[in-house]
Amino acid sequence: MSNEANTPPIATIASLASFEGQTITLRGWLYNLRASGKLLFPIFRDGTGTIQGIVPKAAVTEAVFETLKNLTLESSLTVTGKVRADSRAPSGYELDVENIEVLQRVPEDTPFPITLKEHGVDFLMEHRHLWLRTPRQSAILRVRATIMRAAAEYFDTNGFIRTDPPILTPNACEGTSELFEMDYFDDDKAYLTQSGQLYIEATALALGKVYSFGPTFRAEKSKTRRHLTEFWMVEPEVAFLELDGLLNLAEAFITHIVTTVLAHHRADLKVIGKDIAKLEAVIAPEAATTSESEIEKDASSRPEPKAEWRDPRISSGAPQTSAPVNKFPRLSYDEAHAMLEKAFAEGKIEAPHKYGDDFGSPDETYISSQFSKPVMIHRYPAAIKAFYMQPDPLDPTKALCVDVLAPEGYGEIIGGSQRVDSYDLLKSRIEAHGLPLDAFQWYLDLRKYGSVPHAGFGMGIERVVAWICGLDHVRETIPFARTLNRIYP
RNA sequence: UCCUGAGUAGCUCAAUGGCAGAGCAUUCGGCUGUUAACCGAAGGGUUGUAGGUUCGAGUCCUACCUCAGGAGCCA
Repeated sequence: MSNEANTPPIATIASLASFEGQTITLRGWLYNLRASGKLLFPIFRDGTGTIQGIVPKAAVTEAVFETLKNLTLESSLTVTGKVRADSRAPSGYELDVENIEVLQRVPEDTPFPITLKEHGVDFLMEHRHLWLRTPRQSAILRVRATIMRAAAEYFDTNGFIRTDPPILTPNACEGTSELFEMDYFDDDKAYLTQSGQLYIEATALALGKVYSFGPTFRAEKSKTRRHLTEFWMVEPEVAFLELDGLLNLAEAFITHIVTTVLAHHRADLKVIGKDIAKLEAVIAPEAATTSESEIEKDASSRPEPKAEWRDPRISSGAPQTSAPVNKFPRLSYDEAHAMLEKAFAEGKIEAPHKYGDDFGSPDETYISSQFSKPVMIHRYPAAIKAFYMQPDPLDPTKALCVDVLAPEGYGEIIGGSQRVDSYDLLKSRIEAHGLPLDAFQWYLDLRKYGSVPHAGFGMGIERVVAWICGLDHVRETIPFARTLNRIYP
């Protein structure tokens, strides 16, 4: 190590443009190495990007040349060199290497397992701790971080208070899904939360507008590209909010996230291979398809929500950004069913949709494929929805709920509803679903002490990352995915 | 839980029931502008496991194991 006063400054690869013509030191790893006789082309990475170095044998000491020539991939090192603009380089810059110091050399008999060639899913997941170092995986995690930051930022700047619910819970929140069970001291069982919704209904009635953001667990044996057993969910809950306001909130929220990603990650999205035009279409202010006009007509025929229950900041569109109002298509369950009937008659989907049933995966894929923006489907039959959803006063067989389907067949990214606010109705619903009343007494209390209309939704982060990045599986959207058949590494 | 498919070198994959192969990775040699560099050479195998059919099984049959895709359920 040099302790001279003229030690070159330490730079990151992402910031090299501001060091053009200067000698700097990078700290990182050897990503790849090409050699052409007495000329070496090492590629370095440091977590912020990659840069190709160039090492003519005559330009460095014999020791530096030989060390680098025989260096193994992913060995850690510091490298000193001069930054030079070069039109042949993908990033526009190259590094004229002057010196190199190896921190740890990867032994050649145990080479870095992830090569630049193709690998199978099983092998990559088994080496997830090393797979993360590849440019594509790093780019995905950067986009994920921005999506999570934008989500929190939207709520933080719009008057929401973050109130995180417990992860250990005494019982099933909804009484349906399979839960991970564990011993809780002597006699009790505890379960990993599958949703914080019931708890943030309590904090919403305390604080007005709240959200939670944390991990969620489902022990269901789902084995598809859309499922993890451990995933992250962000959930807003708002007092005095009705269904239509909830749709506006979801619309502005998603618009803010996509806008933020597009503002910061065009280079990463390019590395990942996402068609950026499809994201730009999501936030485009103009109507995207002809189908939307039919939907608008239907939406306008519905009565306006009571003015005093509308939150002006939410109803005004996207308050955090100055972007024009963005409209996502809105379909009632009945309209979506009609769309599927037509599609089946025209041979566009294989199985007919039975009225009254929930939409299956192929149904959702077809519906979302008809639009370039997320589709909001509202007012499902109450019978197939959770006990806590408020019935539609215009048709009590329907629930005031919404599912938001991501474009391009990525499926449901948001599920939400207006909550039952009547004590008696909620109590009878709990009983009708065969749920233990005593476990829900605290939840019933919320309808006993100053009940108000309130609504909220949950958004699965990993599905949003998969959609925004254009990935074919959610296992790449989280550093260490937990799936049915894998809990290593 | 159900349906379908796949397990062969470290990795990705070939091999009509008849000698176990290639590319990449590793090692050695060559090359002064390479972009998953290229060229030459070497090492590297209990074909997922257990049984069965056959003169002969990576290949056919049975069971099991592992993984993947889908359904259901969900975000």
